[in-house]
Amino acid sequence: MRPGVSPDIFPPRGHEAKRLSIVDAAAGVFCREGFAGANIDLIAAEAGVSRQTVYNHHGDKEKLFIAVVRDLTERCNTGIFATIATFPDQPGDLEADLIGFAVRLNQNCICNRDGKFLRKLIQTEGERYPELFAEWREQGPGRTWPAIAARFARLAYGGHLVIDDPDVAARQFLGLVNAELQTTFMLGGTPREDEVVQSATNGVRTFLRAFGKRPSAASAKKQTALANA
Amino acid sequence: MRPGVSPDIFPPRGHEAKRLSIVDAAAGVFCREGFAGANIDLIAAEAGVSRQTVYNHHGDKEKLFIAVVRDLTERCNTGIFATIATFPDQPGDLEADLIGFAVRLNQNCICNRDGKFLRKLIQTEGERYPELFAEWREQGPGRTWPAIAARFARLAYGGHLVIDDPDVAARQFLGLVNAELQTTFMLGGTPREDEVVQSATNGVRTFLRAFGKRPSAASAKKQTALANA
DNA sequence: GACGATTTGGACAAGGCTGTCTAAATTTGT
DNA sequence: ACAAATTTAGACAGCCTTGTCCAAATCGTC
Repeated sequence: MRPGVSPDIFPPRGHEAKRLSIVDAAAGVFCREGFAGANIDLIAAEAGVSRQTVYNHHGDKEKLFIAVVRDLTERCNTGIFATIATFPDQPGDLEADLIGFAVRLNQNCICNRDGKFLRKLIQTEGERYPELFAEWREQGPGRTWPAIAARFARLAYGGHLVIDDPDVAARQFLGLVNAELQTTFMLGGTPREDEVVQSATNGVRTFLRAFGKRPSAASAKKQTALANA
Repeated sequence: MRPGVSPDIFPPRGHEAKRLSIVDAAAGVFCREGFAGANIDLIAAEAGVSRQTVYNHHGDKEKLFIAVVRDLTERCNTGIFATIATFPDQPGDLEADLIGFAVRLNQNCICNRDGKFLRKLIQTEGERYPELFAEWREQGPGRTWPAIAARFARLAYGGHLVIDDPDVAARQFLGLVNAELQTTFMLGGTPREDEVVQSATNGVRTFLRAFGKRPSAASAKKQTALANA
């Protein structure tokens, strides 16, 4: 009550901890059961909290759902940007470096709990909350894709790759390294690590066959011709 | 009752027509609302049928859902195989032919009503009906992917492509030509035709850069064509 | 036109869920 | 240890949904 004492974050710590555990439990239940099928009692039970506490924190089911998506988007985004920071700028072995990057991206951002949940919620309820998922689109793909594209552009500028349109190359890179995981993703499964590595390896090899500097030292003029194109 | 009179298909025609319209309406509602949120009254209304008729035909909600998935799987599969039959075996302009194939595959099998619905139901309810979607997996990707791979193997055997593993190449082909449509698919949208063509064009160009015959000083006309690409 | 099968609309019970309210128990900061 | 805030358990009303039942209307065929 006294002025000047913890002006904003008044409810100390157990409060926020409970909020977190509620959002976490809700994410799991919304994913498993869908918005309509999600049961507040079940969410409360999985969060280790009474139902009333859920309502105290989040008001109603819809507000809780929105909080879940916001939280997941934010956490996934920070993960993705942290991983993009590990993109190989000064490649030693470009193939190995790109495979490593692709594997990190998958394991840290796409196949982990938050990534799986966010993807499923977008697919399942995306049409029901257009403005919420438009926000995700701006904050997610709208910012991460150009960031990855910029990294590829830099590799091309450094002479390590031959790229016409970096945006297209970035999207195709993601399509290639995930090409073998599509069915698993569709059914909501989590690919094993060796499957991720396999898909990334095949994808990067093809990517480099298309965009890598031609190793055919036979004719140097062909290289320059392709580089100009 | 007399022997030899319409032994199997006894219920004449309006019956089957109603069954169809119920399954169609149910597909739409299940997709929009999810299994839990789907309302039998709404399905009946959209089918132009009374609720009791829905129960007469399909017993209960779960059986109706299973019938929907079976129907969609079957229809999508026939569409996919029909499209695979148009794969270019004797390519004139390989790039144009592959782009055309990719666009047909998208428009006839992936972006059409059945394809969109089936994809969404798999993503949304796949985990709830493991054996049902295992069946889909065998009948769908399990049969169509090898069929496409065989077509690529044939092109490689004919000297039109340089492919190490046709299965990998087929999956990467699909990943590439759909690379630019991922976000739209995620949110349940339908890409415009020009977006499909654009993604297919970019994807096929990259695919051919990776798997196309190297313009190894063989024919000058091919070289210039690729240089322009 | 007549007959049997199908469809219809409406009523109905049983059950589940959301969101609110209360009073008691518990935690938190000082 | 105290006081305020938070959490809890339980009850509750209101609403919606599924699946069943039944009598009347309709359809399709002979």
